Amino acid sequence: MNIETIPAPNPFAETETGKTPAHQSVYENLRAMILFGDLAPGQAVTIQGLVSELGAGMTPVREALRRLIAEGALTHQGNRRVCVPELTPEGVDELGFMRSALEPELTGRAAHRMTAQHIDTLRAVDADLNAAIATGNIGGYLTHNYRFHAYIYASADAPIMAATVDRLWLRFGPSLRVVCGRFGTSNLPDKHADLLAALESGDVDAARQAMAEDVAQGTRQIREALSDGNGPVSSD
Amino acid sequence: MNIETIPAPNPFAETETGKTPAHQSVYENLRAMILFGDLAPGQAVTIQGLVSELGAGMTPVREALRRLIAEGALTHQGNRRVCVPELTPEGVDELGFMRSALEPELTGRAAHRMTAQHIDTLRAVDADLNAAIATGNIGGYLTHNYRFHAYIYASADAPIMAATVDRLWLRFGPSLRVVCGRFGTSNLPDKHADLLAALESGDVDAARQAMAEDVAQGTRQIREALSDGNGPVSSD
DNA sequence: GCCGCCAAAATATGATCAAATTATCGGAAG
DNA sequence: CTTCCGATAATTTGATCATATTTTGGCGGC
Repeated sequence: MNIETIPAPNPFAETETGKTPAHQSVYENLRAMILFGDLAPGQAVTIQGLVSELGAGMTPVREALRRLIAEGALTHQGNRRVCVPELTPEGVDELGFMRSALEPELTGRAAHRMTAQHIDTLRAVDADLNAAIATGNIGGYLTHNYRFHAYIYASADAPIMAATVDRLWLRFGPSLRVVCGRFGTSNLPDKHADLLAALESGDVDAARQAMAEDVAQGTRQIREALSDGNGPVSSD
Repeated sequence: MNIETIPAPNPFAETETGKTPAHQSVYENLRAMILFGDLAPGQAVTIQGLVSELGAGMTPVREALRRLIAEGALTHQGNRRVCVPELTPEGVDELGFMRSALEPELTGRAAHRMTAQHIDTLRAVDADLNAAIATGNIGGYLTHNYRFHAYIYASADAPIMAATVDRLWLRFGPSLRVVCGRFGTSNLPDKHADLLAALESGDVDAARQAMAEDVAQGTRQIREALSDGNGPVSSD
């Protein structure tokens, strides 16, 4: 799962020894598992379970958990239980509103700055994405779809907004997996072609518009999947 | 004012669910210090310094730091240094955009739900705020201004959005203190009267508008204070 | 069915190791 | 002789771990 191609500010890649702290790798591991649906909504997460599963010490695991809880990727379920949050219809609403407000803006800013080379990279990511869709590879779809968006937002030169949006994706992730598991990869939202065309022709407003539609489609899909099932998505 | 829980043998409430873990109180402490400007932008924060200063253990301090870093209230400045982030003009721009996008929406949602009693509480907070402004009490201004906004957002029944906005305030906080220290409390933004009136009359759109203006004023004030000084606000 | 014990899990502590910044000292150049 | 620069040592700080302590939830006895 190499998503390190995203040109994001990495404050931990300073030491030339190439060693990342244990808490950092635990965090990245867990984060990817949540973001790409390896952990189902509602699933409980225990410290000691992770200690034995990841072979890490207790303190790093604690810190990674604390961080993910702060980001909303995990929730403190009352007593001392930690679990992946289940997305309610109201939650989808909030996330959808915020995504619609922020992601087109980030896209517009990115459109101003992206060079032809950047767009080529993005097109490659989109090719991976389409391949995953064609083969029904859900994990690949989630990964590459995230990479596609993350790459754009990282190009917007707006780190605070990008980090904020990233956290919203962390909340969508687990449910996206469930939705895909229910409906397959057949009619997934894909305004990416429009978006790429707009970026290439330098049409900032069209890029914004395409992203807005992509976000709206994705939000609608999750909302429908939720109202289709019984209440909040569950791991069944 | 808080009565400490005396570690005495209590046969009835041996499992008092109201006690806060050490990492939690450390977190709240630090958070308040950042939010209300007790820590200046750029100021370094060390784990061991906090351990000795707050009298807490190392692990709770670590977890609180990790949490605050995840929330953007602190930043990992390169190698192993943690400090309060300095707000750049670009940062103000991002924060201003997001606040303008989210806070009016939260206000609108709150306006639908607030009862007369809620509005009374809010009015009391605003009175405290005005008193602080009148006496030039900067700490009081920051505290009550935050309380005013936080109360509204907590009433909006949109926890994810409220948490997101809260993080934006965490980033504004340290610089607000600096701005006030520079300009005093003379002409601070105050669309609160308009806002209260709109809430009372049930005019949702007017409430949104008032909040939008309040946010815009606050953002502009910080932006001007930054461009007035030399570059990012610094403590030294 | 209720109360109290037990085990498991989380919280918290302090020690220990590693890394980095800082301080100091020595040498070379002006 | 003074000053500046670089290298090395020392101190400070962060990361990790093993372990003690507390709490929770379950289980068995009454």
